[in-house]
Amino acid sequence: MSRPTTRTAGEVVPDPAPADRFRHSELGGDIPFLLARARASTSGAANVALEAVGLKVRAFSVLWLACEGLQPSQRELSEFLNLDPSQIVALVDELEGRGAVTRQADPRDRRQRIITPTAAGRRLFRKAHALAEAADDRSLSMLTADERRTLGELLVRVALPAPDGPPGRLSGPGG
Amino acid sequence: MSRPTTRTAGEVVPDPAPADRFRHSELGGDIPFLLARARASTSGAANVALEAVGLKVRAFSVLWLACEGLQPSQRELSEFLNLDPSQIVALVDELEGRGAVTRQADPRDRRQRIITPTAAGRRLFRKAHALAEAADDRSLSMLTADERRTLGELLVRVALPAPDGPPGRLSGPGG
DNA sequence: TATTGTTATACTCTATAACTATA
DNA sequence: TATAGTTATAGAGTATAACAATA
Repeated sequence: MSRPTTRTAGEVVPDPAPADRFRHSELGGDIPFLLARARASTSGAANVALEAVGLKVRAFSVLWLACEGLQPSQRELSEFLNLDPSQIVALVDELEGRGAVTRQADPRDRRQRIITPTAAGRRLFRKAHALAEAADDRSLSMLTADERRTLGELLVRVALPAPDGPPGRLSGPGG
Repeated sequence: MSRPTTRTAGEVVPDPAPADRFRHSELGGDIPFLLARARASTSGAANVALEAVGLKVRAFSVLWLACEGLQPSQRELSEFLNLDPSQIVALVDELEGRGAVTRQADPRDRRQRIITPTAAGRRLFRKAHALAEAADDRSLSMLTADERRTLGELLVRVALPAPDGPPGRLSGPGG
């Protein structure tokens, strides 16, 4: 076979060059479809890169937010990372088990657990971040720096709509 | 709670307005992260819209490609939709069971099964396509038509790289 | 010998519900 | 009464391996 599909731990890294007749199909211009493929290839590549430090993108994202000094609670992580609260529990358990983060009761509301990185967690994050960044550069190598910035700006508007913008009809009574 | 999270059949439609301190985090500018969130919200909204015709985005995509007259084989569907061949079997079984498509052995290579829509399948697709398009319009309502076009063009480059572009280092020896 | 589709199976990811402790 | 986190469990999604038919 001329174009092998590389299989990884948990995810398929898609064949990079589908047949032309499909590339130019109408579906091939559909934004949700393109988002799904782009997500699969970028997250897949990042997962492969992060294997070197025993992380996957989900745990890495939790560690990332903890390392930004935002003192996130698990509930906040759940909302921002779009993961169920019970998944956050498992992810934090994993990171805590590795000595990368600790849970600390928020003094102002002791129900909330603030996730704080340890020194080892910060070192792990720096290493993981470098690996992920290199993987991103490869995944997005077909874009110029300007195009990549534009893509980021447009995606932010779609993925993280402003709190007070137009009513943002993503969820609601029709939901 | 002031901002309820709407839960749907199979997927969470994310809270549209995360706290500002997270929106402006470094993670909040990471393209794979944004792709993951954008995919979740657009596919989630499309899934909700397609419930009205008893489809989900994956089966809908198979039907879409079949209805474009491309005579896709299951192998081709698998590659383009980035789904395992065994998943395509299940999806085609479902559509065939509903009378929306048929499998026909390719006369030139009888191992391959070409997926062809029935008349009912075409009617189903038209209805589903209208529903999905309306959902997309809502999901992307924060972009102008120009911005949406730009987003599509950039995503195509990332998600469907040209067969003969730069070596496209998505898979390879470093995999 | 290799490939397409198929089946069976296992694994990962995600969602649901019930519980606790705090508020 | 309501919310954060936890646990157990179930369900959807995805991957792996073995097989039949065809090349």
